[in-house]
Amino acid sequence: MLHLYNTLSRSKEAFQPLKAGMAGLYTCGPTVYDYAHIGNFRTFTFQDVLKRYLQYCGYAVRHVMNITDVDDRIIQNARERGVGIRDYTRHFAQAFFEDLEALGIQKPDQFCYATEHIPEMVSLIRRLEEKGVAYRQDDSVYFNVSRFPGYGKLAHIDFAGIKPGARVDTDKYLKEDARDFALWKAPREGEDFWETEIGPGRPGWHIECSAMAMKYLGETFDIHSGGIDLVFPHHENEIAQSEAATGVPFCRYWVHGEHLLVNSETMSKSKGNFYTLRDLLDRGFDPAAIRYLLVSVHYRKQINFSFEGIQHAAVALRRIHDLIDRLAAVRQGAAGSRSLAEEAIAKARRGFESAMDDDLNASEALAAIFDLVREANTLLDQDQVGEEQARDIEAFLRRADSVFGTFFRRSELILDEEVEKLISERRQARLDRQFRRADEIREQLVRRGIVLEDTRDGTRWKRSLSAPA
RNA sequence: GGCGGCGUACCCAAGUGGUAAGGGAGAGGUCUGCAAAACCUUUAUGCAGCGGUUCGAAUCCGCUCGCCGCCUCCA
Repeated sequence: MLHLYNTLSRSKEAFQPLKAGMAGLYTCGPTVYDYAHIGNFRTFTFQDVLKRYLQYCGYAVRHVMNITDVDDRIIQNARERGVGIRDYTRHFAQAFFEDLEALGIQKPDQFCYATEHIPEMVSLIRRLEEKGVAYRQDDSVYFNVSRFPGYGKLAHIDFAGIKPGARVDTDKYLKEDARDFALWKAPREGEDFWETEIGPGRPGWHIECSAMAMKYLGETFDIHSGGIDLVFPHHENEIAQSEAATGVPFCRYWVHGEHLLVNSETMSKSKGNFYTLRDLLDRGFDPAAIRYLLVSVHYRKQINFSFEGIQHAAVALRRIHDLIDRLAAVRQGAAGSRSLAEEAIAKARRGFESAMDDDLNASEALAAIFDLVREANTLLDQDQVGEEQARDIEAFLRRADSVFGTFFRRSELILDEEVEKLISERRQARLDRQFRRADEIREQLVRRGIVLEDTRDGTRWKRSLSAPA
């Protein structure tokens, strides 16, 4: 049974959905003010694995992801470039979708844009006003934190001990209490705004997630996920405004992913260690290897990102790819040992599932996969893998890969005519025992990124893992 | 300053009370025309350091050192 570490309780809990067999999942998506960076994708990739493992466990998952397409940075950047918010965000949203695709991240069932849910947010804010937990100041609306007793329960912050005014409040808006946060911001000079029943303005950051999560998943839903930095204040504020309005628990399991670091530092533009997925693909890195790297480390542990790390991931992945190729090469009708293969598969399945059940321990799950790789290779060496066994092993790997999404993602290498000619020329050279010529051709192909392997059943070729620049 | 996390071999990385997974790299071997791939053997009496609890500690407790995060609309 799946256990998840719940930030709310700071402990691993058995996952018990509200409705048997169903899982409602809300993940905080990007703010589309720029290209998302690889650290952002670490989080989105982990959420993808969470979702896929829920599906693996048989849950019908309803996954909702927001796209924040209005906030201060967007307004500012769009203004600087002299384009409308909509035109500005459309470009980055599109880029985000392309990056998701490249990393093999499944699309959510529902993308929701903040700007398309203004009425839902307005109605939620009105509910809060009616309950007397929101107040107006200079045409903006704020949430009154002092009226919500549980404030701090997610972040585990005890506000009783914090002196008011101790922190510098950089928000340009006026609030009664430093902890209070904007639900609705009054329009400022020259900014886009919405004309609504609560007056003109634009939504605060937190309100969109509350409004959209409740619209699509209900007032109480199963899992809410995001990067660890969102615990406070974003998610804490979501809880406050949602529960103050409804009186029922907002979300039952809060699952947060750790950050990705570069040279032990958090990624930032000013430090120059800021990589987008595009940067990495331009450098020639394989998106499947990038995904493998992101997935192979436990989600609650920081990853220290490096190019070398991607290379290591690519090599590890190749070991799995090589087995898949060997299995595919097993001759039709070949006989093997059913019991040995079944035993190896069953052991791997147990290892995989118990690791993933334990708060998505992907490293341990991969260890079970690699144990199977070794055992399957041994059986192949011993001619114990027949057609049926090869199919069974591959089927298990596919099943596991329905979670990892990387074993079977390979870019196809198409041989051109010249390369094919060289390979067949080398075959003849070897038959003629012209080994010098054969080695020459092999060298020539390596320079073109193709590696040859001579096996009992003929020569296999594959793409070489040359280090990208 | 408050709160939280991390530190495991040459590199990456599991393991949270029962005697150190897994992937690379290195060394030796089997197979091969030679390679590659694959397989076998091998590489941490040791888990940042020092104490403590325990029959037993990488795991629990205390202190120290180093790194990271949150406490500001940053995944």
